[in-house]
Amino acid sequence: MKTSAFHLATLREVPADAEVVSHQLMLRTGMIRKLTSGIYTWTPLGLKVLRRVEQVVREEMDASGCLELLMPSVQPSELWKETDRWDTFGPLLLKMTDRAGREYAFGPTHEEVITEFARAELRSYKQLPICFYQVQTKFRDEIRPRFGVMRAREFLMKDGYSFHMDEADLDAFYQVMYRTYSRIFERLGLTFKAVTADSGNIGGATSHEFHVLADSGEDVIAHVEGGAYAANVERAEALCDDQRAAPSEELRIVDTPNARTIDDLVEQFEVPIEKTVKTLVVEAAEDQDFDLVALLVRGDHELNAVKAEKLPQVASPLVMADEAAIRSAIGAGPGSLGPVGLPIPVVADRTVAAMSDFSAGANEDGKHHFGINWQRDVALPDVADLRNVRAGDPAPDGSGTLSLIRGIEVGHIFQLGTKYSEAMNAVVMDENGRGQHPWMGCYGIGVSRIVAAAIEQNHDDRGIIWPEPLAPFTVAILPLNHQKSARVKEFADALYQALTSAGVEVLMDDRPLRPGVMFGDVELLGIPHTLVIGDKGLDAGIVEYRRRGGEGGEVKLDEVEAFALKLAGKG
RNA sequence: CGGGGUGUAGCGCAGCCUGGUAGCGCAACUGCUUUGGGAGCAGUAGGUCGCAGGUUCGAAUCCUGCCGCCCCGACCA
Repeated sequence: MKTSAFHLATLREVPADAEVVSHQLMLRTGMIRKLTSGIYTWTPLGLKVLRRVEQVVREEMDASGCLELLMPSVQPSELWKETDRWDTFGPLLLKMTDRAGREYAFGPTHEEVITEFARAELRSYKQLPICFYQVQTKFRDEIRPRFGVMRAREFLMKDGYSFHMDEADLDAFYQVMYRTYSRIFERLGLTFKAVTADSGNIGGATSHEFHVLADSGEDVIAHVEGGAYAANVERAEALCDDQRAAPSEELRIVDTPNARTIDDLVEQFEVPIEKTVKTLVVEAAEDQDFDLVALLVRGDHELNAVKAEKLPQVASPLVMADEAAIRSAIGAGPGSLGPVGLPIPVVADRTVAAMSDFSAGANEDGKHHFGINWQRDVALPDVADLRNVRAGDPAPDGSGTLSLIRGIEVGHIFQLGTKYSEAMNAVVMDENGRGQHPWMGCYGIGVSRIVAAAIEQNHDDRGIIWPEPLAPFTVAILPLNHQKSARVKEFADALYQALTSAGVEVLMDDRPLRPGVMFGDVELLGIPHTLVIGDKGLDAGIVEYRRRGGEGGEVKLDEVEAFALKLAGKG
């Protein structure tokens, strides 16, 4: 491709509404243009990268025996009502109405459609196992789209769905998909990590997320370096020592008029923070016969909302109680709460349950208890894992200590079980002629998000540094001053012809621009290999080679073609 | 949805407070010069000042309403 025939639309200035570097670079390179909030056009340049991701995904899915199909993005409400998700999926579901008043959703995911397809197509155990996938535009009406294509409302996703006669077969195939996903991210040249995950509202039990590691990632992953354990902090656990020391202090009540927070308490009364307990009051689930629940975590620990929401007593989504509600139920403000004499149900974090001689609010404004001990002073309440793990905590499998890293979720695989096949009554005949609900797995990859994630992981202050498998062009040819120098033009044209006809993706900058502009654009675009052709080099019998993000060199004129073919893997 | 901000040329911004009919940089177009790190000179083109009302002799500027977009919180590939 010659730049004169391409739509190259690079920007020197950073658009004001781009926060993260991938969004900035995608706009500056001209890969995407925003149409409206969370909705983007992929330009010819951006589409080249997107297609590269798709290509790798397709090849690996196909290699694992999956079959590509294409389902509609517009889906009738009836299907969603069968699984109840028409009402429960929430505001992310974009609903619309046709001229006859029929309701539809623009598909945010395709469990309903694939299950409808399966119940019509799959009759016999002989057809199973089978896995269908598609690469398709999804729409989720995100409450707050941001970071460009990273959290867009409209996005491109690969979603796959497998069907099995029993759980063991699903589990075996799930392992195949796990390996397939690992291969995909390896081939894309990305540094990634697979972690055990929360399955969210898709449903199902076992689930793993695949994260591209980047400091700007929205997710936090707890893992053991070099070890086996890795989990999203949403569900990561730490090993908990449940041995409780015997009481050694008397329970006493102390005036603490100026201590409204744990930090105040620690500072003013010289108690170790590990000997304090925070009492957080949240709203109870609707089906409970009480309104509020108190959750206890150690003073230096943080409540994990995902874990808390899973408690049957607690409302989901988690809502912190407001001060007025707390006062009317307990008679004290949020800064003075504690387990002793608390008139509402209590759930303690495992760590808290193992504490002794600790301090907490006395449920009376301006007073705290010190020297609290379970059983002696107050009955041990329900116990659960409620806190976020921290760096340095022991891993639950005993394989070492946890460290925290940030990642961008680009893939998620689930074992759905029979949730959808039962809800929609998909049935296949087993060997005995009996109808069975097939076991399902579901496997997603955020294709468009991967493009942004790859940039987050691979850039410098000059622009993108594409992993070679993702690069829109493999080789750039910069014929300096070609508009004046016939021999530069001639040499460059010949090289361009040779590489192009060998199937190399070449971008030749044939614009009559100054060298600085050409260099700047090639670096911004992140093209892995650049060949600089100029009069100076031709005089010296060489072409300059530059490797984006690496070491360059000089190549003799008569070796340039072979050199470039080798770089592009066509040698 | 709650809180905050913002809307002026393709992009980045000034002008608004204190009303007088719109400007700067980059990008674009033409010509000449320049040519190994984002050139110089000369010229050209481009704006319903988000939309609708209102106040006023006169509104980008003041008032009211609406809309878009961005940021902070809950969701997710």
